[in-house]
Amino acid sequence: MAIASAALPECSDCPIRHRAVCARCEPEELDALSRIKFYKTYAAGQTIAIRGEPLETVASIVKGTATLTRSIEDGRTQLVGLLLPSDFIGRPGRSEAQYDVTAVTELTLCCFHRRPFEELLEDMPHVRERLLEMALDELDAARDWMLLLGRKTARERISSLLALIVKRSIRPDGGILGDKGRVELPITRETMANYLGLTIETVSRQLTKLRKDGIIQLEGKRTILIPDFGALLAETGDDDDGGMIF
Amino acid sequence: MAIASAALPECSDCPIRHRAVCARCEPEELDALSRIKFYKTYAAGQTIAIRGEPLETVASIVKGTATLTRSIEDGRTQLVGLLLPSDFIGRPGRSEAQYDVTAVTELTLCCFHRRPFEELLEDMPHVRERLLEMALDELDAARDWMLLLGRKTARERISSLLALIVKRSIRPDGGILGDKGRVELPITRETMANYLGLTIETVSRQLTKLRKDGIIQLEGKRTILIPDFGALLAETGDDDDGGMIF
DNA sequence: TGTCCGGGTTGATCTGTATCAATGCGATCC
DNA sequence: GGATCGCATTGATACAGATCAACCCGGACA
Repeated sequence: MAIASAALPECSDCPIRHRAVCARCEPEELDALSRIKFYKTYAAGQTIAIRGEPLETVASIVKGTATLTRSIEDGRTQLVGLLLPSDFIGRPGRSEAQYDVTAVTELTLCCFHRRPFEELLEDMPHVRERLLEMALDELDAARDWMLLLGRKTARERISSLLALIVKRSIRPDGGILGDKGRVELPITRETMANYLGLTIETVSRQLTKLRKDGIIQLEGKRTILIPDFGALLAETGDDDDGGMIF
Repeated sequence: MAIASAALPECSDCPIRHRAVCARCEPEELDALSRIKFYKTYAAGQTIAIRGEPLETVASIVKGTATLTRSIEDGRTQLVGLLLPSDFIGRPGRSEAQYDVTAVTELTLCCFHRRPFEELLEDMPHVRERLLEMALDELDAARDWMLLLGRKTARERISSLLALIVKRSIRPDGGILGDKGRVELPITRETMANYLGLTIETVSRQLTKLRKDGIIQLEGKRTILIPDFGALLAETGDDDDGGMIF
């Protein structure tokens, strides 16, 4: 979650730039992977996996945004991960989904059946190494989010999310933050609320307040302008800038 | 966090049963590990690492309890991990601590200098495999905790923590839950509060309420009796029992 | 035996966020 | 153009949990 997408070698004839799978592969390894991979696309809102149900594939996200959620039967829902291009879905060695996975935009996945993928992994220690690095990065991100959920105010949460989105340069086209600090939100207010442990009303109110305070400008519902990124960071409640250089 | 400690081969002459490091090692590998390991003990309350400062060792917990925390300068603190015997501290490939690590009881660590440990790892793929499994287990646990922090009520949080402690059989002596459902809390109310994203007053009040409702009995401050574990689980807000068999 | 001290409990009150309810607003479809 | 629908905003009110404050209790120590 907390990793910037850098330019990576492509997976053979594949448009995907898997951080996990291809970053350090030799050409013959990429070919072997290509032989067992297949693509799958989902429409916005479509369910990809349900907690507890068998999931015999792993996948990298090629294009679009998906969410990982945990929820309680009474309807309470918590988003536990936001999946963006080059993120990895699925856990080697486990055949059941641990989370509900849902496409929030149109989504393209590069999939592998679990078994053959695991067999290939046997001879590709660097892929397992990458998977470990990614899991540890995800763990750090999850723990940062625990601080947010446990201790931050609504205003700090919203600011943190906006800052995160800017840092990850989340845009439907996969582009980098423009010079004017314009950000396209890839998610609805409801998704934001579920990520932040708030209600949609609180999200809406806090966005309005940040606008009135001049921290952000709203351009339509889904576009946010950030005139002064430092001012936004000052609202996040974090001590530092999280290692960003701006 | 979410792993039961099973009997494991010991690390040569070492009393520790590292899940991560020793579980699948050959005798000669254990010897190699033994040659570079060293023990360190800490008093309750002592600081083991501080976020952002260099940490040139990794370690397994042999005995005692430690916490991982993230905090904000203004004093707000969130516990992001509870470390118990056989848990692993430190991340291969990273030389700075990401969290504050503190001993909450008297603590014994089995340490390795990072460099030589990483070099040994080169030839022990099964250790890296174990580290990946553990990281993914931790990630699942962290995400479960996100649901708790984002969406559960105070009563549900307390119940969840008690249930977790029972499941992990957390006791100073490392023993297993007794037949009468007696649990020793290894942590203070303040630590509980920081884990649950609550205040100590709320923790105290909810414990009192659970006692009045007959879900638990308090025996002194640190011992809790659970007459009916199912009744406690019903208070956690979780749909299922998390795969426990009782 | 009294004092101190750290941790825990309990009470009164405050407040940030949830909840309930109404309204706005743009897109789509007839 | 009007009806409809999904999403977002805004307002009024309720309430869970925080905050502030007092008190309790057991152990250490003089």
